[in-house]
Amino acid sequence: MQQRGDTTIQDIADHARVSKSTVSRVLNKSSSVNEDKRTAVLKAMQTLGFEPNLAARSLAGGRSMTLGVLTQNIGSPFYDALAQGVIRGLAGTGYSPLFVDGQWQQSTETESIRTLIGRRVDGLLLIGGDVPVDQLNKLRERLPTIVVARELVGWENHCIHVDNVQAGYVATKHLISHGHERIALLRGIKEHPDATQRFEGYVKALKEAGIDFDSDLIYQGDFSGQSGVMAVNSLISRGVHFTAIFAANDMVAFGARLALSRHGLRVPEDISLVGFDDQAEAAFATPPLTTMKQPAVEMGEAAAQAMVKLIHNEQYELACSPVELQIRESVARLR
Amino acid sequence: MQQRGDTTIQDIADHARVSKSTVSRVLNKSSSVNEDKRTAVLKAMQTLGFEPNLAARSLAGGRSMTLGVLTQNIGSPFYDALAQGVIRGLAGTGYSPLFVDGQWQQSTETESIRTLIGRRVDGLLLIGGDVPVDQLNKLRERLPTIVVARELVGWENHCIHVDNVQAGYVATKHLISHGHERIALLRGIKEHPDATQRFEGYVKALKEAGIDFDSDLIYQGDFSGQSGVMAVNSLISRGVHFTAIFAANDMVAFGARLALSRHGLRVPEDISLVGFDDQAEAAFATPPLTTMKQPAVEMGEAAAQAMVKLIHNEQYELACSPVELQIRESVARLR
DNA sequence: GACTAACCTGAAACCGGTTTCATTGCAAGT
DNA sequence: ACTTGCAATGAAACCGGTTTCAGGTTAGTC
Repeated sequence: MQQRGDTTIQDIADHARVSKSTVSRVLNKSSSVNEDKRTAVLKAMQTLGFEPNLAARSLAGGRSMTLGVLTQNIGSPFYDALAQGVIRGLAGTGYSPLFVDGQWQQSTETESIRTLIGRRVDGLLLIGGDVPVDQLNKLRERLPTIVVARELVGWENHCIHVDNVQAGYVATKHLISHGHERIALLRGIKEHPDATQRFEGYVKALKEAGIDFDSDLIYQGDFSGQSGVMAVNSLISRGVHFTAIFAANDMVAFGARLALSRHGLRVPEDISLVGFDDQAEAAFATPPLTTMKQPAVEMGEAAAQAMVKLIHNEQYELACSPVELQIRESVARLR
Repeated sequence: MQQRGDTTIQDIADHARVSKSTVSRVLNKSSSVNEDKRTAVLKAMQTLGFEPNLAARSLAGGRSMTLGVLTQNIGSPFYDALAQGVIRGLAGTGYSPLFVDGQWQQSTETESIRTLIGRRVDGLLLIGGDVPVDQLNKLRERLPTIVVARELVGWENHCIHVDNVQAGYVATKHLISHGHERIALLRGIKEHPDATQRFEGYVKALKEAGIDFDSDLIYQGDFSGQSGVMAVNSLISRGVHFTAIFAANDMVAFGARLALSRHGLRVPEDISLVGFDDQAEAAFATPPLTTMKQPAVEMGEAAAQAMVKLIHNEQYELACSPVELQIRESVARLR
């Protein structure tokens, strides 16, 4: 706002009767400047309303003060929350995030990353995604890179993610502890590692409790509400007996819940239900949904802050955050 | 990806045995180039893996190929959808969106806009927000600006928004047509123009139907689920008689629906319910929520595309999109 | 008083593109 | 044959900063 944006460093220099170099030094505190000149420069910037041209800065200095963020519009509010966290984590650091969309397609992702590189971003924050690890390894040699919500071997301290196996285990165990043995699992997208890992946790909990695994209880769907209703319809029409459902995420749980009610089944009296994500709507569902709470905003924030430190070659820790069971009212003891 | 990112236009020029100028011409199709040289350049770019440096381009050409987008993290999925639309609308245009967060606070918004200007964005897309109109008018002289989801006098064809009065009117009328006369209105944030306008529509529909306005039926809240439960609790504890609810948005409707069920009231048998936004979860609520569908993604997309044309000084139309009543199962005829 | 080190400072090169300007070659017009 | 006009192209200036380099001061040391 204010002033016209075309005040340059040279204008400031003229006004303060110093050279461009000195203005630049004041601007970056890169080397010491006499007090009187410094104040003169500062005053000139004040009166002229100076806003440094980032393009010029980027070109000359080699850094763009921009972080590339690759997100996935998978529709799950989880990714939106991560992005929010990134924005929040970057606030006040001088860096701005540049979001591009990968759409969970390798080709799009690769293309999007190219765009970011063309814009000479100072760092790359990859949220989820499908880019093969060897490509990422190459990328990483070129640019500080942090991967969020995806587990990568050899990327210790460069990726932040939750323990989905553990989460699947905890959720399943919660149902088991309420007496359920016939637990339907509504899986997310087939190739999606999150889905696979939660499935592993489910199997592990079952095994530990001495419950036989029954593939009839597994529904292979995606992460949409529609998938939830289709799953329940399928289960019921196939005559599969089940007393509880562990859904791929909250959205799937909502869909399942609707389909159940269409079939005259109540939650939790007839069927218990556990979701995943703890998105905002979960607390206001009828009944409020018991779900696995992912600290999405926090993860995004942590990743962003770590990135800034990584760029500055400072020490940082990137801990895997725990997924917590958020107990509400959609799970009941089996009678 | 591929190659190191340090291939410059000069490298290409050397490789193709032409001058920088020619390469630039091929790059921008800015003037005709002999066919053989053009192919030579193209081949050189191919083999060397060239990605133009945007900072340099921006500095020299005066345009950054970046659009500043000011969003509001009001939490409503409506804003997320708008942002998604912007991303989609910009795909393939060469422009990238730079998102900053205004948090619905004037000071933050002003600051964020400064950041965008420092980055020399080619255009400004303001989504909602509180920036005073005279400040916007100044801004507009400097930079192509389009305002989304906010109505501004004198900004015809530079702002895209829905007719909230009409929307409030339609929603209310839908309830009235089902025999309801005691319709509770769960208002959004007090100063928020959307809330005020929908309120107007509500009043208008009431008046037209000859129903007396009763201020007891108005609950002043915000746009959160919690606000919905508090509203219903307040209504009931105050002993207010009502047979239907028009909620500020879907989230509020979810909260209201939960509170109703806590009080043993069924939807729609006892109380009818209408939301606003038609967010993804609405279709899978129990019962599926009748709501006013805002074409958020489409609006974002339209705004983005219009902005690109505006920058290129091309003709464009920026129509106010209609809000449509999405009839599902949360409204019943009053018996 | 001479010598050196530390500190300031301006001039100039540079970052990687775009754009203006001048030059050349060649076909068309008279 | 002699302009005239246009297409193609390279040289060079420029965009607005950062950074190197080379003085010029000033202070400290013997």
